[in-house]
Amino acid sequence: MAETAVVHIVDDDSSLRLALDSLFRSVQLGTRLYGSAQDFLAAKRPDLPSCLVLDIRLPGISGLDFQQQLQQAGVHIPVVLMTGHGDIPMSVRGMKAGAIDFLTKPFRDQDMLDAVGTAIERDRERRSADGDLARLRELYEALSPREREVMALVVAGRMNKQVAGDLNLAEITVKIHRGAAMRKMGARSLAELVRMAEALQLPRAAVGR
Amino acid sequence: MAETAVVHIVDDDSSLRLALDSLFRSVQLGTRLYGSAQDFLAAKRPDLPSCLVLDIRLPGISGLDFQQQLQQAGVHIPVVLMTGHGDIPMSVRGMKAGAIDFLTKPFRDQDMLDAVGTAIERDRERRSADGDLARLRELYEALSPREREVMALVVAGRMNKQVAGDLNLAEITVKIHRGAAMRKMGARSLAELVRMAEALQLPRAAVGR
DNA sequence: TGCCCACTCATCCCTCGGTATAGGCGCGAC
DNA sequence: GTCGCGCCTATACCGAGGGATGAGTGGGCA
Repeated sequence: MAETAVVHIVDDDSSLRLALDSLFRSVQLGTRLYGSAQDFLAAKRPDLPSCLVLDIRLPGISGLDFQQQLQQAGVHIPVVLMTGHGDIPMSVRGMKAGAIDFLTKPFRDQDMLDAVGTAIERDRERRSADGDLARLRELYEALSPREREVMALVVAGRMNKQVAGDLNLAEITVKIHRGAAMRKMGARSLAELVRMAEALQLPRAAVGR
Repeated sequence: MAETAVVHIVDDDSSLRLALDSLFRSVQLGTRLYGSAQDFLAAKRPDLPSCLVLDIRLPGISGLDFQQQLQQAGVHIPVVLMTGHGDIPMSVRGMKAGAIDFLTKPFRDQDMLDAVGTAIERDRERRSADGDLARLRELYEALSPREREVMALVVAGRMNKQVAGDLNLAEITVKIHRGAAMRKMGARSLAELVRMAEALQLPRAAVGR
């Protein structure tokens, strides 16, 4: 059976890596093992729902710092933290930074599986949402500047003639652009276009009110 | 100056309560002091942005359990946890349950002020958003059942005549209900109505597609 | 230079949205 | 019973949406 989800394990203790490897494989999860943060960054990661199981104490860099670096670098992967010698401030920092869980060694297998299960599920949802949004953004990019302007005003609730006034155009021209925007965005109704604009978080065109 | 925000302090140690009281007052924050979770629940809480500073160890009930009870009871107040004798699993549980921070005694005044500042700010935003939503819900409640049905289909992108077919009505009737819904909701355009429906999280009327 | 494309505008025509006016039915409150 | 209200429908009218066809301008690029 092909992998459907992958757990990335970053720990400098090879015996723990292998123990986790067999634990995850026993529940049909794919695995990748790394001895350091650098190895993880250098590796090519499969395009699948995945998560990162990260030891706090790593060669070279703290797992907590690494976690924050990933966020800033735009690598959105759910993180499960673990440590042998942690303290409360560490765990709080990790959780504030969005970790799914923070496990202290030794932990029960089931706790780790629960955390990883939650993490994978969250990544699955994020990937799905990101995919939808990316497709939408692609359509939006294909709009001409004028079409974008018209779309912004239309989804703000302006009538064609008002848009024409706002942009100093003839009403017919607005209709053309409006129709083009609808077609290019694949919106079959104004309602759909409004929802797309919401999803794209287009800056609300502040007209009138 | 009148209070603009309130910190609720729940701790069975009266000397710590007083210390926190003066700390918060020194930065113009209102305070309320309680020796137990029950006292907090029994008290009348002002209608202002606020947060809860909660000791983990309380008479009768754990602060963590209390935090979860509040959530389930629908009391949405940001919580800052603190403890003298905590461990990592406790802190993780608290953070998972949505605590703003988890401080270990003794903590630095500034850390507490930072946490409370974040908590108050979050509550301020939540209250504002809740208020808007409540006003919207009120308008929606005022709609007749038919108007709600029509609104659902309209914001799903259906044309009047399609809605008429869906509901077995004459098109003119749909127009009436549609107009009434717009008027009652205070929407000045279809776009606005769609956004209101989104904000209300109306179940997407699944027609056609 | 020639072509593509974004942008612009016009005229025609049809559909759709929205309001006003007016009427009928059923049900619960007073 | 009468009143109010939600609900349904009809006729008529007008303004807004939107497509088709046609056509002109200017900028970028091979």
